[in-house]
Order: sequence, then structure tokens, then C-alpha cells
Amino acid sequence: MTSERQVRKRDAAATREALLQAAGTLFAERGFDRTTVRDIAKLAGVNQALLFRYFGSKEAVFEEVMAKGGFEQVASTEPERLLETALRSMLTRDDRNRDHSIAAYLRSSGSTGTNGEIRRQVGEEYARALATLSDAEDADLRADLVLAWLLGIGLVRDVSGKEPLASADADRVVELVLGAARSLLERTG
Amino acid sequence: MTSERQVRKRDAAATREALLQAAGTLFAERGFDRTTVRDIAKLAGVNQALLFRYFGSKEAVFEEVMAKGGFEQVASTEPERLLETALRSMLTRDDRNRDHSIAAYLRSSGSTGTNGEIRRQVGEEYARALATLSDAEDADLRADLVLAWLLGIGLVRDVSGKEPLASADADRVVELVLGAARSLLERTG
DNA sequence: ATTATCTATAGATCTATAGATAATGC
DNA sequence: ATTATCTATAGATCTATAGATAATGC
Repeated sequence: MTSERQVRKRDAAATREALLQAAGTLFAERGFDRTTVRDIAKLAGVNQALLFRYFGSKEAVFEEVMAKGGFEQVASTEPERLLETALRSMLTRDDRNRDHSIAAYLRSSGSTGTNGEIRRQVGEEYARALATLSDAEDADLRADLVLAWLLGIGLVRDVSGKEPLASADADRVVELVLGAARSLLERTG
Repeated sequence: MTSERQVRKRDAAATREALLQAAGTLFAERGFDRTTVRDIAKLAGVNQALLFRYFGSKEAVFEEVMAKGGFEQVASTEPERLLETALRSMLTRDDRNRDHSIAAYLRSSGSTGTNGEIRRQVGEEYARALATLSDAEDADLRADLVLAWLLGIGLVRDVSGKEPLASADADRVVELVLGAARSLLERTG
């Protein structure tokens, strides 16, 4: 990865992108606080000063990682499949092309300030989509509860590494969760 | 709070306790990484060097906060009521006597190492108790999913502050969650 | 000439420790 | 005399910036 840097031409856009990608990986692995800008730059194979040149601050990088990953998934998935899609993308470990926004979200729960705001916005997007699946009067509340479940599963599984959930079969988890979530969303009263 | 310090006698046990209490409050508010030992000492009204004298390190304080809060609740509640009790204690904001372990857990998700280990253990305790409520073959997995829901609700509510969940009526949330959780635990196949 | 990239460092933390001070109990 | 508490500081970070260097395009 560093080696390809040697050959790479001077390219501001590519450097920016490399930083964004590296930041996504590290924020997802260690969270915001424990990721340093030097780590990000090192993984991206660029000088750390460039992070400030292209993003201005570490927080700004985080915001962009979250916004990009989170909004894209919601926007590109129809509500009916959103829960299953989000669930599967969380249950599946394919490091390539993985959306890091949820893991980054979970690992950065301590952070407040600007970080909190962008994380809240991503949550809004998911919940709004999920709420369309319910006809209940309190559809929004139920959608929040389903969102909470989704995030909680990621927390227990990836962050805590708790068994048997951590290595449970994805199909089985999807089956159990979708069944309960559907009945929660669809049930009236 | 600082004022009562002035009158307090020299008392190692009380000082230790004050530090533990202060640490619980701050870890729950800001998480491990964003809480400094000086903040803890200041809130406890004691000198920061005493934290190292009585606990050895900041991590050791975190472990003790988590172990104390988490294990106590599980041990003192019968499994049938554990879910409702834990849920209500999370939904209710009575700053006094509040168990900070779950919030501290949630806000410190970024931390790995020793922190991760103790957090995993507290999760084990809860899940073991919840698993006794299910006769299904995969009772442990279902219990993990219920635990995940509990934590996820805390995450969305307290850490993200997302509405309508953040200010939803506790009884209503309990009703919705308990209903779905029971059917998940009790249903066979 | 422009601008992507790098060097060097300021300035502000934070954890942890060594050793001094002072309140208690014998 | 013992030991709870405090002072002072070492040593190791980390974010961010100012200014130098060097690769590109006209």
C-alpha cells in the first residue's frame, strides 16, 4: 500500500480520497478519539499535514466519512430492504468495499460536539426510512426502536465481540431479527 | 460538593469511594477517553495523585466502576424482571443513585484492551440471566439479541439523543420492547 | 508560476510518579 | 510514627500551523 504511493503522481483529489478511505477504516476500528491524524496519514501513505490542508481538522474528516457512508446506504436502498441490507452488511465481514460508517458510529460514541450532530443526522435518515414501514400511530418511535436494535447488534457483535452473537450465522440472525422487527412495526395498538 | 470536602476528615476509604463515584458519573457522561483523571479528582474534591495511589491507573478505575455497577444489578434482580428493570433504569433519569455502568459502557465503545475485557464480562452476566428465559435451542443467541436491543436503546436514546425515542414515555417503550422481546425469547424454531 | 507535498515545531494536553507536607493515632 | 494528601514535574503524546521544497502545466 505504501509502495503504490511511490509511483502515484501528484494528485490532490486522489490524496484526499486516500485520506478519507484510511480514516474510515481507522475510525471504524478504534473510534474517533483513539485514531490519530498521523495514523490516518500513514495508512493513506501521505504526509499528515495534507489532512489539514484538505479537510481543515480531524473532526471534519470524521464528518465526511460518516456522511458519505451513512447517507449513501439509506439513499440507495428501498425501505423494505433497508433493515435486512443494513443488518447483513453489519453481519458480514468483507473488508473490501465495506461501509465503515456504522462501525465508526459505534466506536465513537464517546465523542460529543460536532461529532454528535452528524451521527444524529445519519440516524435520522435510517429511522425516517424505517418509519415508512409502519402504519401505527407511533411509527416513528417504533422505527427508532428498530434502529436501536440494529445498532445494538453491531455493538455487541463487533465492539464487544460477545459470543454466540459475534460468530452467529448471518441468516439465522436475520431471520430472528426480521421476524421480531416486522411484528413490532406492523402490529397495531 | 466541594464544600463538604473541607469538613471531611482524612479518610482513605471515603476518598476512594468519592473517586469511584465521580469516575462513574464522568465515564457515563463522556466515556473513558474524554474523561481525564484530573476531572475525576476535581469532581470528587480530592487531589489527582490520590487516584493513582488508590487505584493504580485510570483503566483500573474504569474496571471497578463497570464491575461494581454491572454485576450488582444482575445479581440483585431475578431474570424475569431483569429486562424490564434494566430498561427502566435506562429510560429513567434520576441522577441520584443511578447505575452508570451501562452509559459508561456505551460511551466507551472505542476503548479496547483491558476495557474491552471487563465490558465483555458484564455483557456475559446479563446475557446468561436473559438466556434462562428461553427454552429454545439457541437461547443464548436470542439472549444476545435482547441484550443488543437493550444496549442499542441506550445508545440511540442517551448517546445520540435521537427523537422521538429520547423523550418517549418509559411505559410505552417498555410495553413495545417487552412484547417483542418476549415473543423472540419464547417462540420456538 | 502554481500548488501538491514535506519539514519542523509550537502549544496544549494527559497519565503517572517521586518526594514533600501535614493530619491522625499510639 | 504512620499514612493520607498535596506539589511539582517528567515524559509522552496529539492537533494544528508556518514556511520550505519540489513536481507539474503553461
